[in-house]
Amino acid sequence: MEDVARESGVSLVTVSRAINHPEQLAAATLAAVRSAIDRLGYVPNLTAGSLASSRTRIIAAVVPTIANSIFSDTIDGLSLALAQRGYQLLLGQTHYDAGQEARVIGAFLGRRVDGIVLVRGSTAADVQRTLRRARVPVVEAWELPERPVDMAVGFSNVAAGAAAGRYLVAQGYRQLAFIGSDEMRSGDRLAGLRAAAAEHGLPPVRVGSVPSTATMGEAARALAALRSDCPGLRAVFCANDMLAAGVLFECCRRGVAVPQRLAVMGFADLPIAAEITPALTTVRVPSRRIGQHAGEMLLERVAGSRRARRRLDVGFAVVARESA
Amino acid sequence: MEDVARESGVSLVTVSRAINHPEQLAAATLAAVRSAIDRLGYVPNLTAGSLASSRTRIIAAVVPTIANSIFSDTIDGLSLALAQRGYQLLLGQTHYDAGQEARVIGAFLGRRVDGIVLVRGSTAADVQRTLRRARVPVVEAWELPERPVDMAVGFSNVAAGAAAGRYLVAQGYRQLAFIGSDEMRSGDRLAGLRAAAAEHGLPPVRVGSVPSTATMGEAARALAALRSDCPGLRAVFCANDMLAAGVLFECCRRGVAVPQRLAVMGFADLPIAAEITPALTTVRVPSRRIGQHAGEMLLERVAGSRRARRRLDVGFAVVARESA
DNA sequence: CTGAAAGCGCTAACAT
DNA sequence: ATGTTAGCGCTTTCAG
Repeated sequence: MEDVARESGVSLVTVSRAINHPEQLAAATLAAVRSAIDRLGYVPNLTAGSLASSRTRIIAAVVPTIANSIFSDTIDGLSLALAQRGYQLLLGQTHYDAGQEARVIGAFLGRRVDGIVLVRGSTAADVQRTLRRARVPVVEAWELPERPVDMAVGFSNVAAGAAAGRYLVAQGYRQLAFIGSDEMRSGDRLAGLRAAAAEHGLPPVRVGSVPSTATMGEAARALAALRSDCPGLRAVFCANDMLAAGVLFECCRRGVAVPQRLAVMGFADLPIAAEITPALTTVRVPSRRIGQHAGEMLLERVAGSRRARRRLDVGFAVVARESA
Repeated sequence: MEDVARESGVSLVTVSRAINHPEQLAAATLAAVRSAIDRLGYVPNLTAGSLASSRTRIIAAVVPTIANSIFSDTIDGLSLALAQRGYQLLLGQTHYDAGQEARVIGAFLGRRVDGIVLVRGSTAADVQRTLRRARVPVVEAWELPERPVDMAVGFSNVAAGAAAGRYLVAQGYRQLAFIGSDEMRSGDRLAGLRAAAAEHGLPPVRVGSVPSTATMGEAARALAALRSDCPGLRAVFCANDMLAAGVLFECCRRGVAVPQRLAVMGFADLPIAAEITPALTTVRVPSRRIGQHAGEMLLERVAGSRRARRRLDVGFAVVARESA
């Protein structure tokens, strides 16, 4: 930076301003500094800038796993919103492990990130306390806690599960089942499904429990177990479209007609839902928009707006296709 | 940090050492400092540390898009390798745009990341020059350029395409087609396929060109066009499994028997390949291992090893299933 | 094994 | 519109 200052005959601050507050400089000065920067190939050190300004221009995102396409659109939307404003994205995975989550968040706090997006985070009390004490802007995404750590953007997983349940009931199915993990938000969707079943006097919902990390293969096995356990099974709601696709593939292999013999419903409305045969009835969630909103809420807060919206409900919608 | 030093009756340096070089301290001193750290809830500022040590403990990854499951396992493997050694992952997307790629890389250099992973990066000359001048460790992943910027871990896309072609030829198909983008690595696979066709005196490979960002829907449309254009079409090789799945779904909708009427082959061996019906014949690529190796190579280099391996060929394998 | 001094490269107040 | 003066919070020599 000193080289640039010397080369363009100004002081250090002026170079700094040319980079961060160009509007404060006379046009001629700005041009001179910029040309010196180009000539010397100067690349400002953002680390030093961060230390001096105590703003890192980094937002961190914590996701269960990136290998799951469910969240990738959210990350994509977030990354887009950040890139537009010169922010960068630090990514951490928890692999659905609370200890790992705490460790990742600790590292992010040490890095003094300007904000954190928690996608489907745990509600571990100590993590919440850590975050509050750090006074770092946080948005919880893909859910809407009663009392968020800071901000939240998402939808009610219970309501989404209930909506799926009501749709299945309306189609005339009585013996319902659920395939998914029974913890966290997936568990909330199960709770909603159960509520809908109870509401209409249906028999108890059968549960094919799979790990949070489960993919198509596990779903197929869970379905097989469920069917031999409960021959009267008429409809199954899966915690996400990948599990549902696994179920559909299993039905195809076994010659089970969908939806005539068994109705299948998914969650998220991933691209595959519309393409698979039979096309998958599912619950659409604005995944990318969740990420964008999360980014914008965070940046607004960083910019100093105190009275930012704290809870944003982006809703969901049942998408009726062929499978149920 | 000063508070911790006072609280434990040592100097600043000693606190710093307790954090970064605990082995250099007497056990008693270390314990005292650690207990003070806990009591005060001290979180070291990594930004300041980075500035002082000129090591950020951040590795950056540049991917075309995270929304494509093809690369997510690589990111996952990379993130794992990094987390184990206390490194963090900064993620940038190019959306297959060279300007965006240059901008992202520029931002990473400004951040003084300790290393950069380029997943399927462009070979834009100016980007290469920028990276070389920055003297930052770089690994190009998912390909094996003749003359890498620095290091590379991947496989030969041309060879992989040729292997797919030879497999199809061996199954007796003569009129081959390709669905994918014709730029970058996908184009290399097409080149390999063409070479294999030429080798055996087959008619020219038909190409259903789709954008790099294409997904199942576009692949379905490309197939429809290809089939009406060339009724004798017997086999189609898709640049990735998602495109292949789109083709399979289209065949299912149109009642085209696979592989009897049309053989379909994919690339990557994503989870869906084994589950879909008919099971997808594809080319397996060790996606997660590519990420892990990339991380390890980078960290080794950061640790000072000069004579690190520069090119690592992880290979690929044709996986014969039902679709071809 | 521990400490004192000297920055890392930049930005934020104040000046002018 | 530009410059001066102080740091930001840590790590790195170099001494003991």
